[in-house]
Amino acid sequence: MDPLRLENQLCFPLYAAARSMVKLYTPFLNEIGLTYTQYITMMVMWEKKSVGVKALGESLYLDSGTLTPLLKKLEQNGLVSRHRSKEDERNLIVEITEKGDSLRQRALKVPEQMRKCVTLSTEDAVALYKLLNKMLDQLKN
Amino acid sequence: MDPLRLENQLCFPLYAAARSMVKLYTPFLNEIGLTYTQYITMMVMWEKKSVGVKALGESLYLDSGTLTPLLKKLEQNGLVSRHRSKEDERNLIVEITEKGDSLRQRALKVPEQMRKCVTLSTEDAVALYKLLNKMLDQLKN
DNA sequence: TAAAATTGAATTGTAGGAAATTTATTTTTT
DNA sequence: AAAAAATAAATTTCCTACAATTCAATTTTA
Repeated sequence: MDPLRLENQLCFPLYAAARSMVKLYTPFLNEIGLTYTQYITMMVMWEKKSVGVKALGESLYLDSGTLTPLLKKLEQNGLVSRHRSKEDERNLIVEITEKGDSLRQRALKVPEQMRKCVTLSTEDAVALYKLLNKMLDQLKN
Repeated sequence: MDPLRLENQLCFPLYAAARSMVKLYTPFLNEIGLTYTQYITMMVMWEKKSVGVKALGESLYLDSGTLTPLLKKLEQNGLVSRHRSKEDERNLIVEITEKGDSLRQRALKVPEQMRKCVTLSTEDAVALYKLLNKMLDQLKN
């Protein structure tokens, strides 16, 4: 059992599957003009409507180095607006726009199209979901 | 069951866990002067000793756009050498160097240190490994 | 209250990754 | 054999990610 063989790693299929998954999303997301990271950001926006960059980062496990340019791009595209909090000027508040909200309808097709591609059984999908979250819990510090 | 809620996605914990895993590797890999992608590349090199860029890309699910600069960096650091195949000048052959080979001993500490951080049970780890590979099989086209 | 510490976002620098195009080489077709 | 097609790596462009630093605003402390 060679500990440095690619086949003996848990990390490698995790890394490779994550990239393949994003790649599979890409053509569907292109149709609504989003990248994968923008898509999961919009998921939070569709739910919360208004959120600070810090809280957004905690939801997505991303920091301002990734989010700042991404949110500027979403703002350019008219999907969100950005402004400083009145109470504490350090906090930048991201708010969804009318246009961002209306994109949700078209985005509903994305998980639908993805389901057709990933044909894991429900049991497998649930098991995988639980194991990934268990692992994430251990790793996330 | 909102299909656009972050919590209802299988993709998100996959994406987040993969990034957290790489982040956890980083300090251990820093000690031997490798990034995560360089590390999995060296795993193939330690095993194969000599391999074409195309075959390397198929092993790692990476293309020349990612591998070319990465291999140049490994070459700069003296871990591999690169030269065109005599039989077919289109193929670039990557060969491990003495220095690259000797790095393997120090690299053995990495999976050892990682095991201490990821405390999934053996059953969970095996189940996760199998499910990820099953998913990867479906996605990899 | 003035100075020091903390906080939050932005910035900088480095390294992926992916898609699309380019360049060089080889193979296949006429 | 010359032209066309195919192949492999490199390059280009764009978008993440992360670490480390900077900058501004707010709290805490002396």
